[in-house]
Amino acid sequence: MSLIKPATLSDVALLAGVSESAVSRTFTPGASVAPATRERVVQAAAKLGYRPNAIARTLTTRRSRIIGVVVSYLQNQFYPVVIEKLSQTLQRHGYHVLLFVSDGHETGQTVDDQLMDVMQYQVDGLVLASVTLSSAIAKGCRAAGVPVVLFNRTAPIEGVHSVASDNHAGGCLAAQALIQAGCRRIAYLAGLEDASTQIEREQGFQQALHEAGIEVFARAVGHYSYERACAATRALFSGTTIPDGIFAANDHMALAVMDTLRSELGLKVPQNVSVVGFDNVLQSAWLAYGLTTIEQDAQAMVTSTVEVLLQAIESDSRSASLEARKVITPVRLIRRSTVAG
Amino acid sequence: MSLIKPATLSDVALLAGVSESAVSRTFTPGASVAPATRERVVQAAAKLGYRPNAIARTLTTRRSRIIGVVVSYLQNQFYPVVIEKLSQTLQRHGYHVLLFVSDGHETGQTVDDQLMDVMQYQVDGLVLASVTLSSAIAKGCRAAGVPVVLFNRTAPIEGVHSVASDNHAGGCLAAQALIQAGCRRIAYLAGLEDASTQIEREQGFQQALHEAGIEVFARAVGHYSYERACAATRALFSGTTIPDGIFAANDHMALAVMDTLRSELGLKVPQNVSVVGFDNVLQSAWLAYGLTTIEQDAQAMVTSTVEVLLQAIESDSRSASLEARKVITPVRLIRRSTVAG
DNA sequence: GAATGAATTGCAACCGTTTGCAAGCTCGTT
DNA sequence: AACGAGCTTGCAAACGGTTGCAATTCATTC
Repeated sequence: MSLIKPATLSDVALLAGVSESAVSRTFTPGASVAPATRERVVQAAAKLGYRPNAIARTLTTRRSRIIGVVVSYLQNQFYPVVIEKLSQTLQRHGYHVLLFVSDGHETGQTVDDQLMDVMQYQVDGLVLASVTLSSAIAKGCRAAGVPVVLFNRTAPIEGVHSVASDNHAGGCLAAQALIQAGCRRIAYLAGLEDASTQIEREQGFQQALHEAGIEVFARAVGHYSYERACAATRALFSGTTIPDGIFAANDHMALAVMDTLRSELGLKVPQNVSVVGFDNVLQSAWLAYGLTTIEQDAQAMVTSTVEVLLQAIESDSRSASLEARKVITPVRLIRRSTVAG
Repeated sequence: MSLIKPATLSDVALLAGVSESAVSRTFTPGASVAPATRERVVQAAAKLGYRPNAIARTLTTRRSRIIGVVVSYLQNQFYPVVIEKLSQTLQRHGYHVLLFVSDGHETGQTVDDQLMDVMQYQVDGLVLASVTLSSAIAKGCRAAGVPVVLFNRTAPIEGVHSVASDNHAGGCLAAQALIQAGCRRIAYLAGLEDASTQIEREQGFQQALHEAGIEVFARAVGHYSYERACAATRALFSGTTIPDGIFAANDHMALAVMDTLRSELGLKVPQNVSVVGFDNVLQSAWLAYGLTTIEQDAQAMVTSTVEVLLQAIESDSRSASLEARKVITPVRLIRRSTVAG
């Protein structure tokens, strides 16, 4: 079959008997076109099946309406859901998502390299979910006028926005829930040591315990991974006196904890051990788990992200680059059935 | 702070004291440039931090190196993993992913509308995962010379490639596993009725049962959703004689079945009921489940998808649009602990 | 030392849009 | 009838690259 070259602006102009400008203006909301002209253009466009070429448009307007989204760690259900919401919300504002899954190491490329890659596509903005960026790159983006927002992560880099939930408060809530349930030998299962989520959650947790006059009974690191969380759980529960409560830095690990406790160690949740997670991923609500957890409001986070992004895009077209915003969304405790009492 | 306009081709040319062509050729592998010239260009480019503008390049070459990926149903862990692999594999070939999450209804836009949207970005190809497309759109893509490959789905549309696993064989394997375990009252939990995966898996399943002289004991529909699968399970097990084996059309539902069986109905797996799923998602291997299932080789499917895509892109630049390819990847039974025996 | 040919280079057109500017038009006003 | 205001319209120059073609360079060969 023949390859039909898609109709262009000038094809339409020719058929409608007007200039290319007229056609262009017809498809530009708010431009000045006489109703009669517009009508003829629309007719011609319809007949030719004309669709504006977004690439060509980008070249002149310097606005691609593309947002680069970099993400890793898709095993954690939290992120697929975020991507879904992000994509939909952006779409609703006429933007599209150029996705980068940075598995970190596999390709040999660092996140920085990948980012430079994305930048070549003239993205209007960048969302980095669960990915740290070097401040060198951040500076590069800033210089190029591309707003960056860190999602579910913070970093003290000048000019980059961030949206995260109140991890500190969440840590406190978790501690309180366990204390209130009567737990006294409380363990903490850490995520990736240098992740801001990990650090903040642990701080909040420690602080609340401390205020209650309790010290952390044991601590292990699960790197936000299922397998490593299982291993960490085994370690935590290998002694003669075992914890009676545990807070995992996210649900993904909390589920691993529960699985290990029940399937391998023959312990009951919450009769023998209480468990609290963080995120409130879909699975936490599944019948097998019923995990008590700290909810991050993914929708609110996404909404804020998009808002920050769009505002930044708007504003630096007027070259008034404003202060970096740092949005913190509230969290709340979702009580299910993994905490005693 | 000042917005620095990124360096362009002509900036580099100026600094290096050569023509724009020379610069362009320096960045085009295989073009003819004298080593000395290349050297000077590279130096100049480095000094200016020059990066070719992918958008401008697309305009002239008519190749965006962007692949549109449309997906829905991210709750099912199978798809996030696929997206991850797809993105990485394409990246390795110098392509990028423009992602569309079609939640179906939320935005009011149909998949068709969204697709037309993507097309404006001059994507070089389209991957539709778990999404059906109208043959009207398919024709449009074909006319525009944009290859389309259906992922994990087939459809009898002319010119549309597809990559799926051997669902029929998988259905047979599932049946055989249950029969061999001694099950005689075997139920089937269907997915979305009109999905090709659902239809083929059921056919294979039915056929194998039939050949063994067994009829399906009961059938319910779970729409590939956790909640609806739970409800369906309740229905299936509400009678006085209950199934002793069940095949769910995917793991996502199989997990729901197990949860309902154990947490709500007080039944043991596999002592009271054997369960088989389909996909082999990560969670199936979790300690809480240990689900026996039919594995779809996601990596193989992705590899094939990319291969088909790239070949199609290559070939229709020579306007020799070849026959639509239909790749079927093998499946295999993963024995864990949810089937008796 | 001139002819040959390969390798390198620059010119200029083009890809499909947008947009500032100036010209043309229509009308109401004086 | 002349004038100006306000719309509408087309021209032409961008936007940042690529590429066919012709011109140039330069080493080789006879």
